[in-house]
Amino acid sequence: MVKAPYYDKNGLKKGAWSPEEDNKLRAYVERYGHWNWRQIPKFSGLTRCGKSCRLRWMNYLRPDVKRGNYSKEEEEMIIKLHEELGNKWSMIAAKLPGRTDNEIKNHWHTHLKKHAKHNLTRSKGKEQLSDASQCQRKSQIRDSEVESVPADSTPSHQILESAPLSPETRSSDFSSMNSHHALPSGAIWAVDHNSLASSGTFAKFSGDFWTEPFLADSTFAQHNYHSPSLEWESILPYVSYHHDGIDVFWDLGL
DNA sequence: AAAGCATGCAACCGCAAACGA
DNA sequence: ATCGTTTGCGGTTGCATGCTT
Repeated sequence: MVKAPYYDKNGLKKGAWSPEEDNKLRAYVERYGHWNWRQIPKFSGLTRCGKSCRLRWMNYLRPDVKRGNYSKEEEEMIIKLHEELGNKWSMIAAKLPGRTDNEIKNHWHTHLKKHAKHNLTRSKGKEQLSDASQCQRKSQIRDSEVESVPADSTPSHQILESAPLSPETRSSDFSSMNSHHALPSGAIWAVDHNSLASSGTFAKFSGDFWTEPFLADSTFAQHNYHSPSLEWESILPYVSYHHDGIDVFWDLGL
């Protein structure tokens, strides 16, 4: 199903992601946000390129990603939007909460394109039993099998993955936090402790995680997470100050 | 039962837009 | 205005799985 893992000439890992890599990336982004995808592999202990990390997070690890079968409504929406927008998958995805552009694109090519094509030939006149329609019937049989599953029958693991972060507090919103607070020039990012505290997002972390080494997180230790001995201070060469419930960080360029 | 084929989907690649210095 | 860096997008690929012959 997925590409076998391998290392390219630069020593960067490619191909399928392991659960350990997922954990590392999820742990890092959930705690610190994706302030710079290029740097994230370095700080999170991954031997992946930033682009690969971003893709993995966006399409798979993000807590608000809805996985599983598409509802009739969603499929109709995709077909309708594709008629209007063409292959603007990101725009289509924006209208379908929880669905990623990649997923929609895949779904279009594997299911809906045939349906759309089929509808087109039907509208032209007599239905002909083409290879395409036979193909479609096969997929319809399959689809009807999966559609018998309730639309909201989210796999339990998804619920667990989604639980730690509410949509309002998901890590991608760290960037929006920045824009909500006027930062002094030179400040590269800021975190609102008040929001974090009220969200309960990080309640599971013991103590004050801003003073704890990221990778020594007990949450992941209990999953046999192997912790490289990196300290918070050593992985982020920034100076910070705390003001009005907000931590502001400066890059010291160390 | 086994070989070949078709399908679905995660991940990669290249390009362009956005942004900051 | 220009250049370098980062991010986002869309097309494509590769492979595991299921199906057919």
